[in-house]
Amino acid sequence: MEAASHVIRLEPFKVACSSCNLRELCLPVGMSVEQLERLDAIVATRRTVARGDSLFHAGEAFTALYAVRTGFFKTRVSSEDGRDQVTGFQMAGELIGLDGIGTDRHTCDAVALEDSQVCVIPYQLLEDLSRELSDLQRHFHRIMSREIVRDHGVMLLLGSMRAEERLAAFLLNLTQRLRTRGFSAHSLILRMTREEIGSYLGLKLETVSRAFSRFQDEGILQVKQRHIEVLDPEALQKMVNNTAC
Amino acid sequence: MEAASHVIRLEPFKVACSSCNLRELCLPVGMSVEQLERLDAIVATRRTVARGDSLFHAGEAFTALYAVRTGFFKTRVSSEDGRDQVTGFQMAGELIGLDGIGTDRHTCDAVALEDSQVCVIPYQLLEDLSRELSDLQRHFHRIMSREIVRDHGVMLLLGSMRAEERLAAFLLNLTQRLRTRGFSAHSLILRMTREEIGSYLGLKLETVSRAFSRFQDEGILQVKQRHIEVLDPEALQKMVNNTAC
DNA sequence: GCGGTCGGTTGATCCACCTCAAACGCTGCC
DNA sequence: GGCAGCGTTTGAGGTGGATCAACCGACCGC
Repeated sequence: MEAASHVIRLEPFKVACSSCNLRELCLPVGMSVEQLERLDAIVATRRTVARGDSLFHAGEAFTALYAVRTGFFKTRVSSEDGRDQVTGFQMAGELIGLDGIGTDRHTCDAVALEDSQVCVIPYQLLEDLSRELSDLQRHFHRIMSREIVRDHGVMLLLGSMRAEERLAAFLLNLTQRLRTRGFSAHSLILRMTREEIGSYLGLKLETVSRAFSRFQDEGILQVKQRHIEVLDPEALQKMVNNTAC
Repeated sequence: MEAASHVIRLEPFKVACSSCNLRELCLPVGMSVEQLERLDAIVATRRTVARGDSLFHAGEAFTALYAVRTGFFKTRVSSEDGRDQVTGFQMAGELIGLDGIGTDRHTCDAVALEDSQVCVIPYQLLEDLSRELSDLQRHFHRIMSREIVRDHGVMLLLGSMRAEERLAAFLLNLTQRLRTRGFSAHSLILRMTREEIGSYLGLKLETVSRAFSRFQDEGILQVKQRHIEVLDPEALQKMVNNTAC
């Protein structure tokens, strides 16, 4: 913010929420400088996850939450008989691993969709600290609650929308989150395959592909493989709100 | 427990988690006697909700969580255009209202499906107390996490199961929860309509009805309106696991 | 006891999405 | 540069569940 143009920062790799540019999106939201320093003390390590690798698997012991620093993840649950369902896509500033708190074991897989880096937040230390810092406690509860609300939104989508409405809602959600992070709201690169989108939306990959093609035919999108230009975001919004036709 | 047969309890309406027979299912799980007394102090009131009435509506200010003491609820989210989706059914010992923490407003409606009573847990007091009692803090986090995991399970169901599999999973979940509460695992009375089941499962009421009829024809269930006898629970389990046929 | 209302069942038809299949176009490796 | 493999697109045909409609049965108030 107040940095003059050519200042050289000497502590570029220090793990510190207090100096992280994601702090307004991530766990530290609303915390004071002193509180941030306390948080810095427990978020001591980072972990790099290569594209295609897992951050954790279902069944593994739960010890920490992870905040995405760079990159992109999907989370996925599986049933005994091999059905699986993508339950979410996580980008910078979002927390992964909340599912593990309930049973001390992870219940889903978290897979990096591109080379990524996460901050490791040892859960026991977070609980301890949030007993001392009510702002942290409050914000952590908000994050969990919002995850529940988000899941309810997905249930609404899966339970009552048709294919194109689902894809429209998905694209609007993605662009909205990218905008929050300072990216363009109309130009995006999908990090996931059509099959992964389909799994998330309860559709087959062919249906997703057809919906993309149709949006392109209608002039709503420009689709070039994973490069998407949103030409008419209001048309997408109308589909979701059912105010079209 | 230690009550002789004809002991008359003089404090029958005292609101006290410490003497509630749901305490092993509800918020107090795993708390000591002293801790329970602290909890009693904040859970001071009960509220009665008549069948068909709402405990809260989406948009209302969030001030408290509610623990179901007796009765049965559904929660429901709605989109702007009137679509709605039942997001869950709650029975004795289960917590309602976690959705409100994220934004200080409820995001769903909670409707009593029969005359019900809930314990009111003022949220600010719960946060305060859980900073002092780490067992309470931990258990509260577990409850939220399990809600997330449950939602992921519903997403799997909505995203990848066919109609009869969904109904089978739903019935197994219900009987499982009833069994935990000491009820029969094979005889149950549905508190919700076919339409509400359908909304939860992403199906139309006719499809739900047909699935019930089919289960009856196959000898898996005995269906008499809302009275259900589960004759072959393993058949239901097989459907969910896809190990049938 | 009777009529009205609401919830549930069942049948006939339709259509959105799935399935199967073929071809295309990136990307990366030899 | 060419080939292999994966992801994507597109087409043709099938189907599970939605839709529309009729009827039934339980419950409730009069």
